[in-house]
Amino acid sequence: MMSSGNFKHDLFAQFARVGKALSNANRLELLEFLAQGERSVEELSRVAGLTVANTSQHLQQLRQTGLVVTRKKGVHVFYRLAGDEVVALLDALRSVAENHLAEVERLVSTYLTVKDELEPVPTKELLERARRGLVTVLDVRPPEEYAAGHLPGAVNVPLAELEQRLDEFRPGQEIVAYCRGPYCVLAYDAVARLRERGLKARRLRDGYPEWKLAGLPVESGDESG
Amino acid sequence: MMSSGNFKHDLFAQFARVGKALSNANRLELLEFLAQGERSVEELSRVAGLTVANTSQHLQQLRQTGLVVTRKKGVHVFYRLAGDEVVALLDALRSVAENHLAEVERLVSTYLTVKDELEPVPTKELLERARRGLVTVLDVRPPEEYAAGHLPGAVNVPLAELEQRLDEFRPGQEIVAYCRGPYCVLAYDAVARLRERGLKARRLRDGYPEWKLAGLPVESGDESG
DNA sequence: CTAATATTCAATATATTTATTGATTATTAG
DNA sequence: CTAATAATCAATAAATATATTGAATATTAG
Repeated sequence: MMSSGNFKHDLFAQFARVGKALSNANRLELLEFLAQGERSVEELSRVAGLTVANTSQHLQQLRQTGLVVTRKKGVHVFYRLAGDEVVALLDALRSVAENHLAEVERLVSTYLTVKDELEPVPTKELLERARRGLVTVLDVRPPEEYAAGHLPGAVNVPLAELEQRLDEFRPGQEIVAYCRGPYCVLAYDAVARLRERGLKARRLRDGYPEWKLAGLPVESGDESG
Repeated sequence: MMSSGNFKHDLFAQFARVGKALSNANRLELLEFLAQGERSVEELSRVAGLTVANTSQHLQQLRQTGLVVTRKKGVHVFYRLAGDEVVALLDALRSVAENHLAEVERLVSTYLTVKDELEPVPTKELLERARRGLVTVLDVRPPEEYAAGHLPGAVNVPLAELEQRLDEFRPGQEIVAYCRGPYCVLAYDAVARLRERGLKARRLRDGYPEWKLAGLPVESGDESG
């Protein structure tokens, strides 16, 4: 008889290492940025608002748990997610939190007051309507994230530039905005502002990582046509 | 402009609470037992090998994070998983660990030496073959777990009784064994023993919780026909 | 009511996690 | 080579997590 008690406990201890990697808000935030594409330590520290040393330590923890991998180019070290399963894991985590933590609901209804009016667009519907030119797909993330990968035909207008570039949208055309994930504030904000200007705008329910995880087509590069 | 920095961080802090719940091997073990069906604190403490007080504290942590819910009946408090998303989350955690942690592979190849010979059965194939009586489905979990729910037509022979009850299996008939999850040792062990006796045995790739999560039919009660 | 049992609570010592600070290493530009 | 920059390392203090122990609470049986 093999000693299954040790095996079982050792195995669960390994799974717990992954759980531990997910147990810190800053690390989860880093993972969300990494889900948009690979990033250097310095970039990550800047967007996450952490010191470089602290960011580096968190990233190394993530690497030791297998959630991220690195690539060294010149003086930079680029981190990226180790695989699609990591995006799936983050989505599963979010799903449990939004279904069972009352605090999440409270936060959403406090900060995202426009939510209920928005009727987010189901992912599948969008592709066909975008192809037929019936809808403008709007990516409100920073240019680096857009360049690393975006929805086919999406136009990149970062939130900060939205007000100045309103003339790029045709008045009758419906706009569907998306960003980093289901709770990314940028898309909520963009939709609210566009509606204030009388434009027909909705929010994509998922973000770029979920779109890609679903196996739907993506583009990359500086600007699309 | 709403202060999205706070919202974002507060939201990720909530997600991190769920991650924290998954950061301890004992809690993960409790969750696996709970995935089989509801259990009292005392039962859980016994199977997990923890003191009752310690078990109670872990369970309360899980409850505060929304992963489990309770039902009070008489002097007992029964815990159960809060929903299917929790099983999905545990599977996503396992998937990341097995794909990216070398230590998991090492553990599996050290303890489950028979693994490579077993060629686990894909979940979908089984249902049809079991219906047509071409295969005996064997549940090697303890009777309480079997009673709380099992695969349609499955026969319950706990591992400890397997040797004495070998005559219940028809020599030509193929046997497919399953237990609590993909790494549950009971099924590996059962298959190895049955094969030693010249029986044609394989292992179901997933366990009962995954079967149920997939929306496949289940039965419950003491014994099946 | 009292006794027995299941569960939770509270206090504690130990170990681990976190962010900060400043030093160190590695790579490229000149 | 030296200077500049990116990333990591190492040491630290404060906060948090864990298992243990024994007490407290709640429910049922008699």
